[in-house]
Amino acid sequence: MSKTVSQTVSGASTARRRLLDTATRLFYTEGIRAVGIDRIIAEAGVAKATFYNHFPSKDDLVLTYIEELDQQGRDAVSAFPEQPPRAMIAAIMGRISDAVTAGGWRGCPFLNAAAEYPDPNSPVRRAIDGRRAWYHDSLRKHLAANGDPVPSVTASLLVALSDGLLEMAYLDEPEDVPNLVAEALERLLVRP
Amino acid sequence: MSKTVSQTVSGASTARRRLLDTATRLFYTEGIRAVGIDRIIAEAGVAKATFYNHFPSKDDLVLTYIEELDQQGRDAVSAFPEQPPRAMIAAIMGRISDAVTAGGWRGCPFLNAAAEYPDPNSPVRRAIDGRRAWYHDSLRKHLAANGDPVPSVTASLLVALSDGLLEMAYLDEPEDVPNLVAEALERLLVRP
DNA sequence: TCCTATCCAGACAGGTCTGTCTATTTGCAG
DNA sequence: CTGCAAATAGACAGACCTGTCTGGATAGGA
Repeated sequence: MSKTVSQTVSGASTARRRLLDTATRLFYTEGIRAVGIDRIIAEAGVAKATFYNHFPSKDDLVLTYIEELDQQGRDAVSAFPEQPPRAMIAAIMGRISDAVTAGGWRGCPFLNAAAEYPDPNSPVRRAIDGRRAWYHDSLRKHLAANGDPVPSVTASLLVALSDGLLEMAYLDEPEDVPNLVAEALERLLVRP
Repeated sequence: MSKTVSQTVSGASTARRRLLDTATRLFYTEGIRAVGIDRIIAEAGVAKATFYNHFPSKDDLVLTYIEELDQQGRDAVSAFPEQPPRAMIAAIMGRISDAVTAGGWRGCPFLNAAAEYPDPNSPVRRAIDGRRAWYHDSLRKHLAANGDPVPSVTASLLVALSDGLLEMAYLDEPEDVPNLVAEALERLLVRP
């Protein structure tokens, strides 16, 4: 018991961090199945044995990749200052515009991963399920506070629009997306 | 010149047809990279040499798979009887409800393929581009005829909603989708 | 009947994938 | 200084991948 807290406070094993950063970049930009372990350890500058010391398998690395992205999104939303419900919804949806105009956008990483993981019971798919439930629930609560008569339905429409706009930014014209986000809120939210 | 039209009228080479049907089923349900040629020819009951006689490479088969799905969608829409613009839009979007309630839905095959093809200049991605341009354009024309003041913007919203609802049917609750399609039209289309 | 195109079965080459293992080196805690 | 934990490089096994090739079977048109 009482595992020795011998980790350096800053960084918690840089090898693991570099592996995760490299995997995140490569999985996102090229696809999960398309990127092999050899490539990841080479670009991270880490030995193979070290990799398998930190992650039992590639699937475990993929799951960590998805879970970390999910957590970052939730943290970003948690960090929003309290505002009236409509402003909260606009802030949440505004993250879409920020993400797709930052450059290097290659679609929603969760939808991309789901396309490569057909088994709905796989850990990756379960993590994606959790992410989507959280997103829908966040919107639904703010919509209810905003006086929406059918907050769950409107939340579903906003979830679908979010996914669709993220894909549109990847496949069509990313520069149109911020305006479409604003337009969607204008049309789907109840008048204040 | 004058290539001998010796093909039997019915079926145009059943081996090719079986290969394409098997590939369509496997690519869609399991993913493109996840399915190898050996598996396709085994389940199609076709020899390997025969496969490479009909398709120069696997990527060629993938492209044919995408192009055929695209063509089928366009044909289905072309077959719609002429109706007032709003009914045309409802019919086009109604295909979403039909698709996702038929069973075995695993997401939009074009979005799934795009997730596995990061290169925007690849033939597969170009085919997907064409598909999306056609879909947006179809909606835009009917919206204009319906008196929408900004038909292109509304068309983009409907495209995004279509993509998002197709993913929602895969990842969340498919049974909610038909109602959401109707709700979206109710809220986004101009009053008649 | 014969010819030609198409089919089948399957071996093979050359590459890549994941995961294991050996053997050595580095660096910090006690 | 000693010892242990964690790092390194890289070989290796076993599976799978795409694409080529050989050799033989089948069938329809001239």
